[in-house]
Amino acid sequence: MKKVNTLLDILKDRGYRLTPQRMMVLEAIEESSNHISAEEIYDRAKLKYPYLNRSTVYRTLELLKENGLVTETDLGEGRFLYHPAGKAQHHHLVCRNCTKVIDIDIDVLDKLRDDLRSGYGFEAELEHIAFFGYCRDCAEPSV
Amino acid sequence: MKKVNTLLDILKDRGYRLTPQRMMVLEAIEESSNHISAEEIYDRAKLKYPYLNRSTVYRTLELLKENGLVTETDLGEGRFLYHPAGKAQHHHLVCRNCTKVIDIDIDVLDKLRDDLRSGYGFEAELEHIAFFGYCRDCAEPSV
DNA sequence: TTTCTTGCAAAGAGTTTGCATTCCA
DNA sequence: TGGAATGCAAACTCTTTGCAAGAAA
Repeated sequence: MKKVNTLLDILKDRGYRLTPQRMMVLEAIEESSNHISAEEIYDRAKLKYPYLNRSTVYRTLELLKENGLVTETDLGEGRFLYHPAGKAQHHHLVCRNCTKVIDIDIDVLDKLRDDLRSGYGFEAELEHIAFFGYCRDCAEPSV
Repeated sequence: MKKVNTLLDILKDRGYRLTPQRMMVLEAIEESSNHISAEEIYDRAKLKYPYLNRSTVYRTLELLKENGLVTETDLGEGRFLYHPAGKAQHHHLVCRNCTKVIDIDIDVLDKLRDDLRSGYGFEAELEHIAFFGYCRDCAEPSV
């Protein structure tokens, strides 16, 4: 029993058909260590199941989103990234100069989360956040 | 003397030519009450100066960004929004359900900025951040 | 004049859609 | 079998780019 089955079962329970395409898309998302783009999902899934079309990937992602099985994130890359809903998260600091990516703990944003909740009644999705700026080595913004 | 002149003067001082197109784009951004998309800038500017092409708008926006005169923001709409740099800073809370945008004070992120600086030596650009989540009225993610 | 800017049109990237065909339940 | 899902191709949105023509300084 692969853990992928749980998500598939949810879909099945809700009356959706379990096609090979959907399985492959789900597996690709599950197996990705972090977030993954639609194109990457397409590439990965196609390796295992070549009879797969991009539009099917997008339609499947739409379905998974609607059912709360994957989260869609916009990190300002000009495309969306996807990951299984509920997977453990961390955040990123992206250096505008050397493009280095620093992973930071999720609890750095706890205070912020609390402030937004108490101050604005806003339940923030602080998952997969990327902050841009300049790392220690590039402290002087070289414009 | 319209206040737009100050930005124009900055461009002029830096050796850029003051074309009607650039003036109209700047005016459109200045006159917009909040954030404005490239398409809206194009529409507005074109009303006053019909000899204007989309690519000129994009090229002008690129120029203004490089010179720190406008800020580009990604509110997850699938396009960028622009507003004059230096205008009262704030951040955004974007509701995933009703798409409402709540403006929040910049000092909400002061703590975070300090933590990133002391903990990671990272100088974060917390200029125009958008956080996604669910507002008070949509607190229950309606799947 | 001379170099910067623009317009045009085409090309991109990412995503969506209409419709006929396929295939899961 | 019948309706849901897919493949295909085309369209769509937003943005970028090459190149020749135009216009600031």
